[in-house]
Amino acid sequence: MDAKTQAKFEARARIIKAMAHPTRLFFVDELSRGERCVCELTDMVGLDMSTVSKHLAVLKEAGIVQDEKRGSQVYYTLRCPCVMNFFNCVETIMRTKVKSQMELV
Amino acid sequence: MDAKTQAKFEARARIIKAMAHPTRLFFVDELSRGERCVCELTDMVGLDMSTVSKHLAVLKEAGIVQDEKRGSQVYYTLRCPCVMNFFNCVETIMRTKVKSQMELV
DNA sequence: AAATCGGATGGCCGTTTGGCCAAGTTACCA
DNA sequence: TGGTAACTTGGCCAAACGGCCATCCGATTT
Repeated sequence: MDAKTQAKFEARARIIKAMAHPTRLFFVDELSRGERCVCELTDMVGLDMSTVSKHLAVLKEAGIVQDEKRGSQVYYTLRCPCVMNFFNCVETIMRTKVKSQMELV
Repeated sequence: MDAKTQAKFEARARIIKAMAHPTRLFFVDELSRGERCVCELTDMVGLDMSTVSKHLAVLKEAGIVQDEKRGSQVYYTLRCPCVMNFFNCVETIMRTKVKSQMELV
């Protein structure tokens, strides 16, 4: 594998990696229904706000969300709704796996 | 967030996490063009075979690939071609990001 | 001006990840 | 039957991750 190919897959992996966490996945799902500020998301997941802020920074770094400061709050929005396609695919994989496990019984 | 919702996102994250690595992403891409045995994949990436084997185990655990032993070789195949949809979406995110970065110049 | 609220950042710390090496297993070949 | 090729597994170790706390910053309130 040449350096160029490797760089390509590293770039892809960075984006996928940004979603590879239950909390961040929840945020993406939640943001697909509209903008949310940090304190709203913090209330939903029950983690420390600093932790939530860092998770959002990861999603932002990856280009998945964007933020907008209004007053003293920061609102996050999905930058690319196509992200939701991930879920469809993931669900398919999950169902396929369950199905083949059932066949073994 | 109740326990059930959390479990749902953890299950999704496990699958996405399995793809959140450049080498494993390369394998998925490669397997989308047909079955490959471990030694073929090992040659392509230039890592230790034990490392490759572990990466494949991660993909298998997640239900993304399946293996079949034939003779002394083990062949891996994609279990769910829809995985390739990930790439389309990832590319879109990358392009969107680059585009908005260019607007800043 | 002081206190408070919403967020971001730095530090700490236990856990996970990803690489290699070494060793074990199974199939094929001489 | 002994040897080698193809994998897998366990161990080890440095690096990355994900949580909390403490702290800092900027906007709002009092």
